[in-house]
Amino acid sequence: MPSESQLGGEFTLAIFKLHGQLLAAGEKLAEPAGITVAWWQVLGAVLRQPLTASGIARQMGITRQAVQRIANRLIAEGLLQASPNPAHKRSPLLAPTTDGRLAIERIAPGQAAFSTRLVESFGRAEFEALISELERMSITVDAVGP
Amino acid sequence: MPSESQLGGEFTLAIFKLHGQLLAAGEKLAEPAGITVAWWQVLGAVLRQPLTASGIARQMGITRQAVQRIANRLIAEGLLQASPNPAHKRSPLLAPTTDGRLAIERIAPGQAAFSTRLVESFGRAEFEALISELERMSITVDAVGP
DNA sequence: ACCAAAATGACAATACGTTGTCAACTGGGA
DNA sequence: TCCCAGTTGACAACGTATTGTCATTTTGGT
Repeated sequence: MPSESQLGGEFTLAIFKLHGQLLAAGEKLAEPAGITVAWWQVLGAVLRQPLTASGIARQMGITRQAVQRIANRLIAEGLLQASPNPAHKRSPLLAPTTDGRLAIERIAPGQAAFSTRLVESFGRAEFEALISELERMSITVDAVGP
Repeated sequence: MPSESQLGGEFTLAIFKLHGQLLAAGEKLAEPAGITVAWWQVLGAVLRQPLTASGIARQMGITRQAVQRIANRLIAEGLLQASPNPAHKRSPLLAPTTDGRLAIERIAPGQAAFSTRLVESFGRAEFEALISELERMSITVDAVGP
């Protein structure tokens, strides 16, 4: 019978490994569109409605500085545009440009195809159950975490 | 009914979130010992037997350059020592120093306690099942990945 | 209305990972 | 024996994320 400590280690290892695999898969999907996974995530966050840099950061769960650097770069590349924000003079609302939307649209089919292969290979019911368990685990980690 | 594309996105999000949570938890555990999670991983890899930097990298699944940079730092900090490698003149065997082992030992109790809380809160049987499913998912991603 | 606290963008330093390149070393086949 | 391919460490450039600090802007309580 494995110790709790061992189980914790195995779980962490499994999550780290999957994180690496999904990141690598994302890079392969995003690269043909000339963007990175991080750019993809930032553009994806403002597809439905404009957000400020800080707002994107909150939604993504990373620091606002990290988002800000990528947003600045995306604006320089012409994939993101800043519009004046009535609610905050220093914090413009960010939205994708036409080029930005095109980049995301170029990725979408590959992402959908990959997801479909993944769900069908793993089993749809099991896939949905796994997501549920991961979300429950996330809550548990927050609850007991050091 | 969610589309496969949505499910893929939810799954990726769940993994990324847990990765971030576990990384943060690891940092909290390792910090009192004066080391980082990356240092912990490298030291942990040579606890049982000395390895070369490239060997550690293979075991950890990251590039040898990343390990090399951390190993050089650990040697400078006196936590890791290099012994001549009969099998390769340029690639010394790396092993923890006494200080290195002490650092790991200072982390172990906290890690064990955190793991125990996690396993007991989540449910031991469900925890073990989740690890199994994650490993199966890892294999599936490798199989269908882009 | 005013003032302190919170939010925000800019900037710097740092950690960690990647790819690419180069020279030195190792090992195996002609 | 010799040479070539693979391994390895060093170094550089880059992408991403963090923390910390600063000045500016917004907001909420008195």
